[in-house]
Amino acid sequence: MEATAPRWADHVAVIAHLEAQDCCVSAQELFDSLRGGGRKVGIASIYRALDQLAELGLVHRVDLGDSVTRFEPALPDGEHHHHLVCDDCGRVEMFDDPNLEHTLARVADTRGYDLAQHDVVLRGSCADCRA
Amino acid sequence: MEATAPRWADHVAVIAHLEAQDCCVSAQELFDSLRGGGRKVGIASIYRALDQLAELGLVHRVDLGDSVTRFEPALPDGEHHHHLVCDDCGRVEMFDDPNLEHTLARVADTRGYDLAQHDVVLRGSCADCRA
DNA sequence: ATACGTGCAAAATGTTTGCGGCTCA
DNA sequence: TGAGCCGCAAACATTTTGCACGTAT
Repeated sequence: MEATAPRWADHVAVIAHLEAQDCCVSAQELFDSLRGGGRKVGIASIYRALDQLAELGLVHRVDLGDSVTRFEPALPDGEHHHHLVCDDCGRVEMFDDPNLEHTLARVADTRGYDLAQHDVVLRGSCADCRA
Repeated sequence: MEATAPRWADHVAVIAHLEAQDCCVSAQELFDSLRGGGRKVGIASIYRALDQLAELGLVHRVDLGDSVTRFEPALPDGEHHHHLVCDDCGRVEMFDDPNLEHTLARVADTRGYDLAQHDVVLRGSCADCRA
């Protein structure tokens, strides 16, 4: 086995880290985590790996509107969720609503669009911050 | 009357241009348009004006996921729409669905969120490009 | 030896900030 | 004269690209 660096080391490390996360992560966070883990990786490799993984459909790009692109692993069964962002504390929650999916699919269908992806981001104050 | 430059010249010009547009516009496009119109405006003023207008709730930030923030005038009656983006030709269409609004409101409510804003972006191939 | 993943550093892009100048009150 | 808008240019943050190096085939 490869005692040193195998060819796709970074890609594997990126995926592994991504899947260990419960939610979306930015390239910078990924970089810091991998570096912290003793791995000598460059930020460019993170972006390159993410780019390829996204193209392969293994990860999804998530844009929460704060000018930082985040990524999350794609679930094999095509299942996915959307995000609720608290403007006050910055917390990000996930949600999933079949009704929403259906509604969006209907809209796309009505317009004759072949839907490849859809992003939904809800922003406001979370239950805790409203207190 | 102000034969020369009044104090809020840029803000007014920005709003005027924004409202003349049928859909969202980027800061750069706004800049080009105003420059093309003979106005000697700086890109910074565009951003400053947009920032203030957004804070006042007169314009909405729209993020279509291409790392360019776009803006569109806020309709006084609180009405708003979302966007369909064609990955092939880049066309942006608008849509509006009461059912969608209702669904999103319900999701936020269930989670105890006080919703301030929500963004929905659908991406895929438009009817023309599917041909 | 060749192919290609990789790290580093520089470039590119979009946005923000600092500053001096000018307009208006 | 004082306050604040404005354009210019520099600063910034994030992401992309160029290039030399090293490992595996």
